[in-house]
Amino acid sequence: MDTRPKRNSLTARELARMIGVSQSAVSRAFTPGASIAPELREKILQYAATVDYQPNAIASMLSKRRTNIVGIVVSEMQNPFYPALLEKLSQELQRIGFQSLLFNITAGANLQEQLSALRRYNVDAVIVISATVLSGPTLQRVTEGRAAILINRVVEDVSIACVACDNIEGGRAVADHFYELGQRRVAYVAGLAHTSTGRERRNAFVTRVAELGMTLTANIDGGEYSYNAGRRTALEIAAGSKTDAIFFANDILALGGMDALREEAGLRVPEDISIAGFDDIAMASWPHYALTTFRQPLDGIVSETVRMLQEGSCQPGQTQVIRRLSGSLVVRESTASDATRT
Amino acid sequence: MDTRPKRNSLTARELARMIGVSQSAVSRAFTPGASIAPELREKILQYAATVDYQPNAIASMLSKRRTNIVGIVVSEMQNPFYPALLEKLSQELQRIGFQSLLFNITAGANLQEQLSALRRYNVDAVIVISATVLSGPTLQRVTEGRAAILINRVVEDVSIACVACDNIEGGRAVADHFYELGQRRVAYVAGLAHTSTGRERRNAFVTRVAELGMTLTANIDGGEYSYNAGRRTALEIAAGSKTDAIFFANDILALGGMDALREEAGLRVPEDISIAGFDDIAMASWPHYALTTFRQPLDGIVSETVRMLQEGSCQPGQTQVIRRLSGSLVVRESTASDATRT
DNA sequence: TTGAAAGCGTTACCAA
DNA sequence: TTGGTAACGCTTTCAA
Repeated sequence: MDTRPKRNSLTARELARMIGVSQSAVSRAFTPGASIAPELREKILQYAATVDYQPNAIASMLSKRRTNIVGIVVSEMQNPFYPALLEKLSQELQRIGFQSLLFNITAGANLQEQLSALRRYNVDAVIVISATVLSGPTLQRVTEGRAAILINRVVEDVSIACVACDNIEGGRAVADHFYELGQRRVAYVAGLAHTSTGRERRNAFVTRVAELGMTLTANIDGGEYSYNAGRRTALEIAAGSKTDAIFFANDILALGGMDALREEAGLRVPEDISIAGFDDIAMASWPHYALTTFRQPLDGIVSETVRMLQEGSCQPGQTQVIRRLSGSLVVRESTASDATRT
Repeated sequence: MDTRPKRNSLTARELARMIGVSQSAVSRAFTPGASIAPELREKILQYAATVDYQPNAIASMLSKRRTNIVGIVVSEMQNPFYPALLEKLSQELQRIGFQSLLFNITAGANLQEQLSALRRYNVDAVIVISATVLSGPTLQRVTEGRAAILINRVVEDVSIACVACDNIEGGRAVADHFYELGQRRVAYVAGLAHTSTGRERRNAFVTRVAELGMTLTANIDGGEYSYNAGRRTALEIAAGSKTDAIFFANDILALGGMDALREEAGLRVPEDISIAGFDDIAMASWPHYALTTFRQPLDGIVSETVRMLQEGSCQPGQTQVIRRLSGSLVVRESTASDATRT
């Protein structure tokens, strides 16, 4: 028995028969730039509109061997930075005629199976916005022979196009900012220290701190990019040697750290201690936090990604492109100069 | 000239030739339950694994007239509740072999075009988790003749399956909670008062407040579900007649309200005023907020949605199914009894 | 259980 | 510019 669902929509052939033209003509009418007389196209499109015909995208995909779908590999949806990125990205992709097929991966378990789906669906490109889950070799397998872009993370050993914020610039900017405020005893809190993003931010900060002759009172790893990791590490630092300012590897950490310092350690921010983060998520601008942070150029990241996709510089076989985008330090009230301290 | 990208993967026909079986056999080997000798299947699958063959999902879609793709219509990604929902949903869909194709709609502009893409892609079902953007008629057009589920919102005039939290229960629970704490002068803050969700929460709360003989000191509409709307409305209430407790229509509003009351109105929460929200997003449990809130049964919503999808109770032509899921009041420290007030 | 062959609804070639 | 036709890579019938 044929278990296939009955078709409920018109085909090009049926439409053609109704109008009295060839099926090819219908196809051409819907293909921008196809060689067809304007009047014929108009006639077909008009008729199509009245009977509500739309070309079947699946058939088109099979024939054209293009899907106009990009697979988006995500995993850290708890950090508001990623939903914000995903939203912008999918919107821009839609604008140029692509839809986003979500691959929500979780560590362990059936990761392999989830990724093999990525192959079967024949997406035109893969965009990985999951910073942590995919190991190098896995990333390699996922993206080889396929257009692929890695966002917010840079790998050298896998040949994949990367678009990321200039973390070095960010780390330095925060160190400079602390210095200008007169803070001399500063600390760094990583999220996942082994990620490329984490390493870069830390190295840049630590290096600049040394260059400026400041003292690094702590340099610890929260173990994850979470609010609670921020709390825990902040309290650890507060219990240690006197620290004037803390740079957290991302905003979520910083928010947790701020709350803990204020409410559990009894410190005032910024009077007793300055706090800076990284990303500039929406919550950083909430008055309660007013977090000084290094803003990731979200729009730039998205538009650069889309541009690469269109230009094909992320196609397999191309030499690896690594795009570093400049961010900007957003100074709010969580940092202040020594002078304001009472 | 053929502008089609060259194929880079093996086809079933090629694989069949290599093994010396028919192409149908290959197809059957990959079809669970197909009538094929176990040994033959094993042989084929094994060989396929060595040469890294995977069936082309696009061709399969065309032939089977099923895509195993669900279209997910989203729009409010700023509210953390939605990314959390989207994440769980896409994960569960993946578990049963479906991928999620994102349709990120924004009000106005080319809404029509974005939605027509939804038709062309022939998704097996549409899940709408955008509470606000789609008007009734638009929703109608998007979902007619197609399996569809509306999450977190209930409409009566459009025949579409709905899965939502029991907002009535939630509104009443908060009123009861305030009452038990001894609060008698209470206020309500809506996000978008005209949404089904907003109406239900408000009506239930207001009705219960009247039943219990409490005083409704304010009943205002923030105009949107945002942190700033929460701040603004909270200050408005603080400036009005004495209020013991405020119920905000969702958590984001409540967080903004709490911060404004504490930091701008100089009130203590909960000592001077109790605050409750709705959803139970991750931030509600942050110690700084410790927000009492009515928790949406996220897991239940997702599993019920997936169940409907599998059972087909969301197919067109079915009588409309409306599933109301029970939530639970999570009491934290943003609400307290009068007795604790100093 | 197996293989051959006819679709699925397009696109792109080839003549006209 | 047009129409006819062969792909595209599968699934499912139909005979064997």
